[in-house]
Amino acid sequence: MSKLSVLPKADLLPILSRAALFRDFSPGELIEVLEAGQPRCIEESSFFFQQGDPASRLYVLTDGRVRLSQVTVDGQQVILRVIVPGQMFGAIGLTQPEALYPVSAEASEDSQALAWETGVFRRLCENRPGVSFDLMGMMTSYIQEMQDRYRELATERTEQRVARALLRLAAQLGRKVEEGVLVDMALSRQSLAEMTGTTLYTVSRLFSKWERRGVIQTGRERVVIVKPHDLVQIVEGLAE
Amino acid sequence: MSKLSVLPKADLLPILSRAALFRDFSPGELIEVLEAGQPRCIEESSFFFQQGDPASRLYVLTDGRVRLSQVTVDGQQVILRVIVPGQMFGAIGLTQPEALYPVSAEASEDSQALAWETGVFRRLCENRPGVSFDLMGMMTSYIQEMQDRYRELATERTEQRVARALLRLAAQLGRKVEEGVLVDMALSRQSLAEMTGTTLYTVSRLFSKWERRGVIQTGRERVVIVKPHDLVQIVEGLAE
DNA sequence: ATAGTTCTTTGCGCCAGCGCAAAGAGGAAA
DNA sequence: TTTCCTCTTTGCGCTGGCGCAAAGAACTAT
Repeated sequence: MSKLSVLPKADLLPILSRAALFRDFSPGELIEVLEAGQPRCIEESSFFFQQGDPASRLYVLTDGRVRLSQVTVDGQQVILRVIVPGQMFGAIGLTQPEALYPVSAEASEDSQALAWETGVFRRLCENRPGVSFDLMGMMTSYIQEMQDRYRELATERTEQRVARALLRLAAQLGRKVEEGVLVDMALSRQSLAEMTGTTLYTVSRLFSKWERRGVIQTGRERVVIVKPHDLVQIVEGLAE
Repeated sequence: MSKLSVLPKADLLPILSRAALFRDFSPGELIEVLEAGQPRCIEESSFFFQQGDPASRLYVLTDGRVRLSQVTVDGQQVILRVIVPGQMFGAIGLTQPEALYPVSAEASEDSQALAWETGVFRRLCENRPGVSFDLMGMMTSYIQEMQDRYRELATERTEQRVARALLRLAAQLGRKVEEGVLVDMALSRQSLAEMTGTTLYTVSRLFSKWERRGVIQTGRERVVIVKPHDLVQIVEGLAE
């Protein structure tokens, strides 16, 4: 199952150049950045870092899928974000060198990333005033997303939130297949529950209902959205 | 009731210098920043800006209290944040000049702020590389707070969340009084419900219970925390 | 194959919290 | 003082969603 073949650096370049963070880097500068980073390979269900580790590195995912999650004192998990190749994560140490990671970064399949020591990365950026601006822009967007999701969690019914989560995942990692749009990652009922503040039982019951109506098709850790428009209706509270 | 006396600029200086954002500005630079800003006075329950307005300015509150909130399509409010003097708000336009404010900024009492055109402010910062770093640091902290609150909303019971909200408010705007720590703002059951994703009825019932036990004392839009430690126990789920 | 593990489904009972309704209480304005 | 408005309290009934339990399904390893 493991595809532990390490990607050669040559293959990383196009991935980095697609990353929003590096969008106005020249090819030469990109290579410089690339050389300064350390490739990391992590197997499924292992961690790039865990909540409470010193935040000494920041990462850009180059292959796989990563879940950023927190655990509560009594052991419940909450998934805050899913990372796909090209996205940055673990950047907190950039501004707060003494900080600990407030989340864990778990590979939900075998994954690879480039890692930079925060100090090294900070120096790489210092010559490029645009980068901190881009970083601020990314943070701003994420703040907005978190605010939206906070509002949804505070005001919407479980069914709407789960439908919304599916649409968000489809937008981020949807892949067109025969029957509709596949959410292209291993996605258990449990995971989706941890993304939406509900339980695996409720997600399972919703899936059963939606599948009966032909809105989605599901399998073990697999969801295909057949009628996205129907999910939108559910989100808007038009379908009961 | 209105204290519409405008603060003279001389009084603004010490407030600005307390603002985290300007902490390493020299007095001369601070005056320059101050002169570039426009003072704004807003009466209770009016708005500095509303959700959907073009994000053309950013603000630092100099007097009063401001609630940052979103409204849902069906009219429910969610309060995301309370702003006290010295804090910045509405900074989204700084990185995304075309953006619209994603929240409304409502004065919960007569309030005053300094406002800068985003373009002007950006130019003020360009000479000072430290500022964008400080801004990033503030954003990072806020992201962490939102993540924590998201987790709490997703996993904790209503009673715990309301207790937590009180402790947060006390930390931000607590004032020592005879009986304990007063949450120093007009705080209705409704507002607290909008901060914690519950209803005014449930908050009222919790207040009644806690008051019976002597944990808090309440009045109309007024809360005094008598036994903070008991609230901490409730947060930790030790007291039912 | 076979056994073991993990994920999923669904019946059932339960209860935390919602929300209406109606009465009460506190301030502000005239 | 009286009126008006807003905020607060509490009884009551209801229900969305939780969570156990147990069976079934899908995948993995030997």
